[in-house]
Amino acid sequence: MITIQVYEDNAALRHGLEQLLSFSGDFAVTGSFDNCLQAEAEVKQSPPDVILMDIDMPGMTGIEAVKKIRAINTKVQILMLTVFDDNTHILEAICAGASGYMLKKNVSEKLIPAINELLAEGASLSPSVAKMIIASMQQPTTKQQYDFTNREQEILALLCKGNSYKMIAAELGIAFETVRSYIKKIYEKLQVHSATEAVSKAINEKLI
Amino acid sequence: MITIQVYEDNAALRHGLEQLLSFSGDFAVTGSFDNCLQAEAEVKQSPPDVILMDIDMPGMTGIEAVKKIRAINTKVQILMLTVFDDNTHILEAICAGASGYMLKKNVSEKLIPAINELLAEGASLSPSVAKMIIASMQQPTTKQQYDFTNREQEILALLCKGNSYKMIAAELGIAFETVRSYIKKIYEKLQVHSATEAVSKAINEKLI
DNA sequence: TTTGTCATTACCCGACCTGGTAAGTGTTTC
DNA sequence: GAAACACTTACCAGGTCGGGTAATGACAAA
Repeated sequence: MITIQVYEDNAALRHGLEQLLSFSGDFAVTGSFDNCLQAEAEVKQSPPDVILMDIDMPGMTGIEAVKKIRAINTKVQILMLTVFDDNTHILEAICAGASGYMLKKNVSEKLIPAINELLAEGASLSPSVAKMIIASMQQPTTKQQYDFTNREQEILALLCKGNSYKMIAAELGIAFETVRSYIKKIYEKLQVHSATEAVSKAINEKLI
Repeated sequence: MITIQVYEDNAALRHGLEQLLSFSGDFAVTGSFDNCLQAEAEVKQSPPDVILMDIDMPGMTGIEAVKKIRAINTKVQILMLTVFDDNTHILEAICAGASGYMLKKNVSEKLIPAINELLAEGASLSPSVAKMIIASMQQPTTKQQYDFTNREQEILALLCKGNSYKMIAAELGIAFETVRSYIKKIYEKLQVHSATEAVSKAINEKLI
């Protein structure tokens, strides 16, 4: 018997979900809530196999709840329920620790198969979400944007690892002043004025 | 008519792919190569709609080729072909810019549907790959590891944006020396000795 | 009530970083 | 061959940072 917790503020839909799950015979709804404020405690007390979580709920969003739940439980499979095909929210939810998502309009036909897929494969994604995720992973090729020379690239990488000018000079076997010279050029190209700014920009824009 | 380039070092498989694509009637193989050393130039010269790319090839791996191709062409859909269900390589390929992958043993039945899915949806992923990708996005919750206070967290975040001590003090409306005091504690907790080290560690470990 | 933690401020000194300016070598390109 | 570029080194002046030390008030837990 697969245990399931439901978090959904719309009472009608929540009861619909409970009935749908009960009908199938394989699932037992062990908890059903109209908000996720206590979700962390509830999961801790009696961890279910699967959680159905609405994204848009008053008080705390489902995404925040997923983060809190994931912090204390890495096993439970979380399936997000959304009204709209809202790309950014879905991506956020997945980063937070959700394993799948489902549009509410598809619940009646696709919920049971999605849960089974979740349990069997560990994921449940539609092609459109897959595409979005792929796009988010494929860093746009901005490497050439600042047009660093090999040496500059190399020195920026070392700087980003937390090396001081001295250490970089020692590492590359060149003079301290040479390192400074490169770093000046790097700052100019990045349009920054300190090492922290440069490191921040370099890492966030995946220049290293 | 959909144009396709094939990169595959195994001659038998390469010819098989050509025939399979020709048979269907919808596809035209505009190029077929046993290595990807010239891939960049070939794509530049006559960009196809779809590229089939073997991952393991002599000289240059398919993954490197994907990076080079993506740098000059963001439109072409690239489908990777692999012998093994090799998780890490597939993930690398997707990060490099591939839009889908396929096991060679499944080519005969699934190649045509996969290409169509690629063109229609922009992605072609199996659940097992989807799971892997999701797992790679879900950063393990290490936020509590260093046990920062609210203020420390706040100051670290500002530091990571490239702010100087002065700027942080102004931003938070506290004294310069107070900022220094916090940063000393942050360095102690992170076990670092400079701003660049701290920023590097904070961003890479997703502490911000 | 005492101990602990958090948030706050301050000073000193030595080390480090930033910006400006200048100039030497070698390689590639026109 | 000249021009452009990458790589290399150097000095100065002023600003910033890092570590040590010390202190105050607030608030919570023991």
